Amino acid sequence: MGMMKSKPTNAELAILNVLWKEGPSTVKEVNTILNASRSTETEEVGYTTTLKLMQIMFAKGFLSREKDGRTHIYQAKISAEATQKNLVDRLVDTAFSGSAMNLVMHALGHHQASADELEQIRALIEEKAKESKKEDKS
Amino acid sequence: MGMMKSKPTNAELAILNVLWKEGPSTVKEVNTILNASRSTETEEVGYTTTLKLMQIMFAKGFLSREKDGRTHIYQAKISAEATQKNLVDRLVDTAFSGSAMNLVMHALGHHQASADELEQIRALIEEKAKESKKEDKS
DNA sequence: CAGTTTATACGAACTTTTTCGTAGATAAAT
DNA sequence: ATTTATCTACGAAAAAGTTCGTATAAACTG
Repeated sequence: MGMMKSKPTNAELAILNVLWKEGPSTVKEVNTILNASRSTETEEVGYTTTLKLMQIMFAKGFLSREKDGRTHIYQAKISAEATQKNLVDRLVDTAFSGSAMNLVMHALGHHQASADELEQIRALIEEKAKESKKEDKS
Repeated sequence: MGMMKSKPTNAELAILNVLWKEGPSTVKEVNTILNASRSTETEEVGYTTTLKLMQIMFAKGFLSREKDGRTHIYQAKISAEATQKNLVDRLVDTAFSGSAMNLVMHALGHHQASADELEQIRALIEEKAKESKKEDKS
């Protein structure tokens, strides 16, 4: 359980997202998906750009890799969970005066939520409320 | 009601936070507060750095200013609300696979919440749930 | 086996963001 | 009226992030 050394940049995050979703992948695969999920307007990202980025990320310890023939298969080494927590922390700090609940309410207020999602959140709150009661007695 | 021209950088965000919290302030005041809320380890930010940043932000339309003698009094011209929405959108896009509720649950799960805050969120969900029901009929 | 394709590695250009130094102007203090 | 302090403006260096071109090697293709 170590503190995260540094935070991924935006371009790095885009790559992490692909790897989190698709699992271990080659540079080519990542690059293809990256370009697929781009509005028609946006310029494509070159293959060597993605390659370079992934090499940097490997050097930083964000990715691991394994040789398969002459190509490398990359894998996210930092979890979505931990990274998300980090980013939320940062956002809360920089834009929500340190209050995560502030952010929660903001996000709830401004975004669509399905009945299903609302139910999940309701359940989570129930749970938190119980915890909170327990804490009171200590 | 306009689309936001561009997003504030991190350093700009730090300044906006001060102005949102403190209201109209001089460069000196902002710089002082900025440096006060820094861990002992971190290097101080120079006065002219803050000045330059605020001049840039003025040029970008993020801040307005008013002369008072020979000093300027700056004020945030973009609202915390709009900026937060923007940042949340971005975070949701880049790190939460486009699902705001995903972020909400994450933040709820990983951060402290007071009974009071939980109640507020519960109320908000109630409201959303009602809306959602109405939508169903359309 | 020569030619083409597909990888990697890596330097370097470019862009964006952040930082600061210096010059000049106005106000305050001695 | 000098000197000192305080403020702005602005250029430009430094740092961080992103992009790509070129060199090289390995594996296919005919």
